[in-house]
Amino acid sequence: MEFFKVLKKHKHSKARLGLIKTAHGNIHTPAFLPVATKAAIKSLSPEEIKKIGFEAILSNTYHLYLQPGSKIIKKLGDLHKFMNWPGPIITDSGGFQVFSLGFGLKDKVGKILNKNIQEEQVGQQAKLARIDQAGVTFTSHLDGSHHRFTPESSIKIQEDLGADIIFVFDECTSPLANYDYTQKSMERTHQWAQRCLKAKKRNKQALFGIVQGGLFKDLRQASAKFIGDLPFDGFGIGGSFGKGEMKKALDWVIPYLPSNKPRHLLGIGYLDDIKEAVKRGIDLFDCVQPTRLARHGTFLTAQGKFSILKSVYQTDKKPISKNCSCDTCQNFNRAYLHHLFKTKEILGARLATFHNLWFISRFMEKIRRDIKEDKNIG
RNA sequence: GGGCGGUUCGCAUAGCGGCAAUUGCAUCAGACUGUAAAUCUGACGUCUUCGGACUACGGGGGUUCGAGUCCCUCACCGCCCA
Repeated sequence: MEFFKVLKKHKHSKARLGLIKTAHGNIHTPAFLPVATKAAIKSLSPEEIKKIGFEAILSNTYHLYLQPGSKIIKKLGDLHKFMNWPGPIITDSGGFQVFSLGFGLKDKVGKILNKNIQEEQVGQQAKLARIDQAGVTFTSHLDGSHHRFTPESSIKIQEDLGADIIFVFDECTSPLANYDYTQKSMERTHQWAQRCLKAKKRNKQALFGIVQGGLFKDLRQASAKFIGDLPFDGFGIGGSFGKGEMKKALDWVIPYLPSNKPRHLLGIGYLDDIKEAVKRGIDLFDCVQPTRLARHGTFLTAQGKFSILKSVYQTDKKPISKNCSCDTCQNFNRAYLHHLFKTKEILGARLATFHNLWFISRFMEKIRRDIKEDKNIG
């Protein structure tokens, strides 16, 4: 069984229509995976996720290792059985937490540098992730206990969880990192990638390597070449790209990645970014954005995003989007959704999450159709 | 009629001689990209050349260098006793 197949190449860009085959089902690419960090797409059931049109989801090694524990999930079968999601699952390795609980927390930055935040990097809080050559020591955000992650242990946990696609343990490099640190971090991630390949025992799972290299062209290219030459089943592109510089980074990296293997742009998210990435040959995406925005009262629409919390919607009888066929837009108006968010009723978060995921699912569908029909993407 | 208690920036609260004055809610604005996020940040008397200026804790009067804070008095609102 061939793991990945390019079904069609787009005439006007490097986009491709693909098919990933896993033991738990197929993924038609380009695809967006909603994020179920702790074995749940926040507020929605697996049935609803399926109904929205998603074939696969992404879950997280670090969080599940801490709670309930990967051993417990293994004892209960695997992650699919545990959360009753029968379709394909990808697990992230904990590599993002190396950043988000480390430099990200200390410097109060996300993986994409917000231009407003650069000046105020004071960060009084203690780091919850300490990196050394051999691995990372985490301080649990839940109870302060210490936990050691290594490439080998991350792979072992991911094997216990039993996802269809797993990632190498890497360091998601901070956007504030300078050249020297980014290079050091990248080289360490490369060593870890080789250790992950060695550590992997199960054959049923596909293992993806991760390209780093930050905002630096030569590093990005070196990383893509190094990781691209290793016998991975697919590739993640991780780390920071800088605001508005993602396209450049993809242009540097993708020529070095084997075209017969899938490429996952880790943690990206925004609609424009997705379009541009697809055009450059990205097959897989995952992002918290649609679900998090939803919980914060922000709805995605073809006309842009807006917050339902604003008082102008208090008596607005229109649906979120008149062109949207999702259950939320078919059954509820803005006034009611405004009320649900004002009163903090959890139904609001549910309905918003359903809508935002529906929206992005239709968005990906359209992209696949555009590739198929050789229309311009976006 | 008598005895207490209260009246603070939309609402609710703190404040017991140095105060443009606490906290919560509400309001407004912003953020969110491999989820420490149903979260977080900021504004919230008026004006400002951003140094400050002015007006403010029910009304009036007083004590004091200085009063939301102490005293007197009036008004209104509670509770209790007749």
